[in-house]
Amino acid sequence: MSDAVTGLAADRALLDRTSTAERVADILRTRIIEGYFPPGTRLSELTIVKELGISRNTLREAFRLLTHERLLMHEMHRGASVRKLTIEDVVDLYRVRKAVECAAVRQLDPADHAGIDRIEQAVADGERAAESGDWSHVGTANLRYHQAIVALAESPRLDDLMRGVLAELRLVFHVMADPRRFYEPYLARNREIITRMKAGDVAGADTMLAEYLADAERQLVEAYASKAAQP
Amino acid sequence: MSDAVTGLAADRALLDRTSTAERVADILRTRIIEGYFPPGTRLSELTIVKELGISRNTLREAFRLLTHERLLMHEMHRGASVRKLTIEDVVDLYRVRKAVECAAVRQLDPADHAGIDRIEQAVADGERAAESGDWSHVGTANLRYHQAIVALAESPRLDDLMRGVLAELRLVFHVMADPRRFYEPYLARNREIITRMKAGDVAGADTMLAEYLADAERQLVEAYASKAAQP
DNA sequence: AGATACGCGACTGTTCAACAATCCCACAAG
DNA sequence: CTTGTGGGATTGTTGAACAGTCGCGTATCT
Repeated sequence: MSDAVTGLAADRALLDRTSTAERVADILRTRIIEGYFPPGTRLSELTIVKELGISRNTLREAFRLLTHERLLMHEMHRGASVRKLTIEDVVDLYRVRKAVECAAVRQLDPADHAGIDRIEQAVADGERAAESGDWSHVGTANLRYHQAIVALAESPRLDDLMRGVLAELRLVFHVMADPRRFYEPYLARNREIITRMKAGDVAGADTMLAEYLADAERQLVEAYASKAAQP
Repeated sequence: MSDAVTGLAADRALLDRTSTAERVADILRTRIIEGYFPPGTRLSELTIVKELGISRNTLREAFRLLTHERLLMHEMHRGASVRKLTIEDVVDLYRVRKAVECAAVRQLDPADHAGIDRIEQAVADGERAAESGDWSHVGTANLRYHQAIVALAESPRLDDLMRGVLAELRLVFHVMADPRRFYEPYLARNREIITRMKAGDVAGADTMLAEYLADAERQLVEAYASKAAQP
């Protein structure tokens, strides 16, 4: 009986159970992303080791995972701390987004209904969340929307890259004091972009997405600059 | 006296000594890239630990670094082995290259003489190496050429991504038995692309580069398929 | 004979404790 | 105000230990 017959190969990821370090990284990642550990916080090895009941080596492994995701910063003999993104980082992140997301849209195959459906589902989810006033949910739906756009390229490496980029951006989004004002205008634009894609207007979707990203970048940079002015 | 005055901040990287794990990773990376450890080779912890005189924990950290770079594959209770790239991997790598390199070219600022110079230098270096028949040198010059193209975007994250992509591709290039036949045709094309860029013909450079990448991909996939036919 | 079950050796996953190296901070001296 | 000089805390690295798992050869059964 081969994998092709049983179709079990896909469930393999559930089988190789994750290592302790990965689970620790999951815990820390959530804390960081949700703002429990604000940027700049130094993560003491001894403290966390005692609280989680794991060994230092395991924790250090988790640190390495998160450092590679650029959520932590690691300095020799100074330990790990939550990354503090600069304005240059924000600009760079949007450069990556423009390159990757637009490339994915530009090579869209109009026959890829599965891919387009995933995007539309994320858009609809965001709209529902907005109606019920759950702006945090709108935020995660928006991330899923952009992840789905990149998924159009069907490239595992670009998917990975995008996952990391969006995780980093979540560090940034905390500076937006009013999530509603930030996210609301993008709901209609998301809807319009997906409409163009379904109509086969790839070039139109491309330009709209590029403008969308430029606007979001400008807004974030402004919020960042005003925050830096009065720390 | 501030950093802005002394300009020493750039040399900081020389100061923070790299950790032992990173140096070990450097050693192994070179061996892997140069083909000393062919794809599929299992790297025994005990053997390497004894030969390099380091501890298992440190080596395992180095393994982790290389696994993140996708040069090693790690399986539970089976250890680390040199990645064996599949045809799907090659296709994916070229998808990434197309997205990133073309994006960098498309947003080229014709006034960025420093960036264009770096590219032209790599092209000239490759041409010189070709004249003296050093085809291995032609290969590394070619990699520097593409790295320089991505550098046009001035994005640290895209630079990083590209570095990893090119390292992976070196695993693949070993299947090309005749490096001359592989690299020679690209010399003229590299020269032509940089000429267009200098002339401000961004769109032309973009299309040429896209065709270049498509051709290289096709050639590699063919070589890969014929190798798989007679292992 | 062929398939299955068992057991052994080798290797990896994880943790712990110890020591060396480095950083941070307070304090003293010029 | 700047420049040494401690000591305490934290990190980097190592070696050893033990449990879990895999690969493979041997034995057993039908």
